[in-house]
Formats: sequence, structure tokens, C-alpha cells
Amino acid sequence: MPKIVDPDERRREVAEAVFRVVARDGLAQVSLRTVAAEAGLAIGSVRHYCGSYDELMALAFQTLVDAVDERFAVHRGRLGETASGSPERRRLVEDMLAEFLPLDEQRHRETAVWLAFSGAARTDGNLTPYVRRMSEGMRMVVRRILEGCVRSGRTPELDLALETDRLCALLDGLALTVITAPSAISPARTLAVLRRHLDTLAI
Amino acid sequence: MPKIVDPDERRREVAEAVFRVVARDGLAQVSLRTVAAEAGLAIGSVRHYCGSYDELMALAFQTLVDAVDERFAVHRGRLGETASGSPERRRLVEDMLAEFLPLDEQRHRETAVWLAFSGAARTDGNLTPYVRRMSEGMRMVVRRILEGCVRSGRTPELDLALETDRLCALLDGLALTVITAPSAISPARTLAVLRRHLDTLAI
DNA sequence: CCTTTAATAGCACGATCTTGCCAAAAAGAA
DNA sequence: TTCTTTTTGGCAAGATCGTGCTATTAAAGG
Repeated sequence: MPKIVDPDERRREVAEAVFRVVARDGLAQVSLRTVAAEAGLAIGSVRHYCGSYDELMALAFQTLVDAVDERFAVHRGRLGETASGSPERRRLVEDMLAEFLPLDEQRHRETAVWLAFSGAARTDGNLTPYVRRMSEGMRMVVRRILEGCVRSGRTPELDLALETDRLCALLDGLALTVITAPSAISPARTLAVLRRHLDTLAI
Repeated sequence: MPKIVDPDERRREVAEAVFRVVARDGLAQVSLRTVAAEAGLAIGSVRHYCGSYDELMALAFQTLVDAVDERFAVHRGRLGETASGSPERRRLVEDMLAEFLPLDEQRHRETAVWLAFSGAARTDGNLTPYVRRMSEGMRMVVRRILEGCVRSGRTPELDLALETDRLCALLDGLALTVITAPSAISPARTLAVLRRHLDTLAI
């Protein structure tokens, strides 16, 4: 038998190569050739593990969604352990929501890729499920956080669904601005805007 | 001499063909051939008026920015005429800000194109000035509106710069969500979120 | 009518892309 | 060592793209 390779690990490596190309050169520059070169593999190897171009795209998006999901599972657990009204709660909420913002290099890259894929998904039906999952995952987290606030009795009159939509839109908008018009808002300011919004919600 | 054609009018027509292709099939499907077909022209004609591919892209983006600018000039004028604290002011502010949201088909298409171009501009230096102008134009409008609120004395303690960033982010986020994940939020709900935000600002 | 010239149409070249297909390499199993 | 099978590498076909360049068309001015 030949050199033993873990297929899933290989696929993950290729997906990360896709991320690097998208983040650096844009989605338009992604091709089997550029990705293979970025991953240090032959084009044949990439196709062996990841299939056609469309399948590679789906794999990359899937990998992105999984990575984000995994990071959130950690925060979700911590949120469950922390009392709704406690002083550390606010800090934890800030940290969780800041996960959606491109404040460091890793999240910046992640957000840029997410934005590119979301744009592509609008006219590529194969990718829409991933956008959906990503969007619903974020909505779930935000809603759960706001639910905690209502339960703690600090903001009992909150329109939960509406405020979820509003906070989600704010987070998406901040991310979009940092990625596409970084000169308009600095990372520090991004966080300040989020804090201000949480203040008005009395969280 | 040949058939007389207004070059600027032709360029506008070609730009609109670009918009249709981007909105319908995505930016990846834009090429001199597809745009020429969409415009009902020969590829040679398109090149005659719009130059190379890169110039065509810049022209299309420029046309988009101009169109949005023009629509806003009207509102800006009306805003100046209306007293800061008057009852119709709130209505006017809502209408102006709703111009940033993809609530009807025209604005939906416009927003989809804007999003696609903004994404492309991240790795295409030729397009960044247009993103910048668009972003700054919106910021200017939002800031002026909020300034009016402060001057009217209803919200004197408002942190103008911060609230401008926050409202801009909200608008961008709403637009992004409607375009990329329409199942997450309906047009009516989008407007409800904007109204809620204006309520909290006491506008 | 005829000339002139903007406008239109399109060929052809080189580059890039995906994909079907096949051969070479490599390493555990016999 | 030899067989077997996964892994790897790559060729060639078919398609699409931008662009340089040329030819044709058509209408206003003489």
C-alpha cells in the first residue's frame, strides 16, 4: 500500500489553502491550480481528495462553518455556567459577541472569507445551505444572550425577536465595514460601538 | 459621418447591463462578452465606448456611486428645508435612511451590486476609491441627520461620532442580511428594526 | 452623389480554466 | 522480492476570457 494519509486532515489543509487564497487575492483568484500551489500539492492530489471545483468550494465553506461553530461551542458552555445577572456576565457577553467581529488577524481572514462566500452563494445554490447555517447559528447565540437578559429581570419589556434582529444586523454591519472599508472604522472603535449598543440594552 | 450616438448615454446603458448581469448571475459571470450580449451590442462596441475590462468595471462602479449620490441629493435638500424638531422630520429621516435598504426591487439590485463590487474592491486597488466615496457619502448623510437631532435639543448628550458609526453599521448589516440571507429577515421587518433604532435614539 | 469618419462587427492569438483519463510512484502485505 | 492499491503527477480536450487588430457599415457634410 502507498504512503498513508489521513484524508480528512488533507481536506482540512486544502480548505485552509482556499482560505488563504481568498483572503489574500479574492475569490476570483481561486482555482484548482492556485489552491494546489498554495497547499503545496499537485492539482491531481487536490482533485483526489476534494473532487471537482464545486465540491472543493462546498468543502471549504463547510470547513469554515464548522470552525466557527466549534469556537462558539466553547463560549456557549461558559455562558450556561454564568449567572444571568452576575457582573462577569457582561464581560462574557462582550467576548462572545466580539467573536463575530474581525478584531484580530485570524477573525479578519475568517470574516473576509465568509463575506466572499456569502456573496457567491447568492447566485450559487450549492452554497446557500452554508450561509443559512452560519446566519442561523449567529442568530441563535445572540437570541440566547438576550433571553438571559430578559430572564434576569433587568430588561423585562424587551422585544426579543426584534432586538435579536437589530443586534445581529449591527454585528454584521460592523464586520462588513471593517472588511470592505477599514478606513471608516478602527478595530477599537468597532468594539466601542458594540459596547455602546450593549449599554443601551442595559446588559 | 456615421450614426450619431451620445457616448455618455451609451456608457450608462452598458453600465446598467453590468448591473443586470451582476444582480442576476453574480460578479463572476461578468465579462465583455456577457455584458455585450446583455446590452444587445457587439463586443467591439462595448470596447469602443468603455475601453478595457478594468475600465468597464470602474465605469460601472462610478455609475453606481453617481446614481446613489443623485438620489441622496434630493433628500438632502428636503432635509435642509424641514425644521429639526418638527413632526414630519421623523418621517423624512425614515425615508432617507430607508434609501440605504434593499426594500424594493431597484434598491435590492443596487445593493447586491454594491456588495459585489465592495467585495471585489478589497483585492482590487482600482475600485477602492469608489467604495470609499460610497461609504463616506453614507456616513455624511447619517451624521447630518443625527446632528439635527442634537441641535433640536431632544438628545443633547448624544455621542455624535459613535452613534453615526452605530447607525451606519446597523444599516449596512440590514442590507447585507437582506441580500445574502433573505430568509432571516423580511423587508417589513428590516424597516421595523430601523424604526426601533430611531426610537431608542429619540428621533 | 460622393467622401469622410465615427460606429459596429468580428477574427485570431495567447492565456487560463475544469475535467476526463491515464501512467508513474510509493509503500504495506504476501 | 513481488504484488497490490492508494497516492501522486500530468497530458490533452474543450471552453472561456481579454485584447490587438482589421474590415465593414452607415450617415452627415461637401
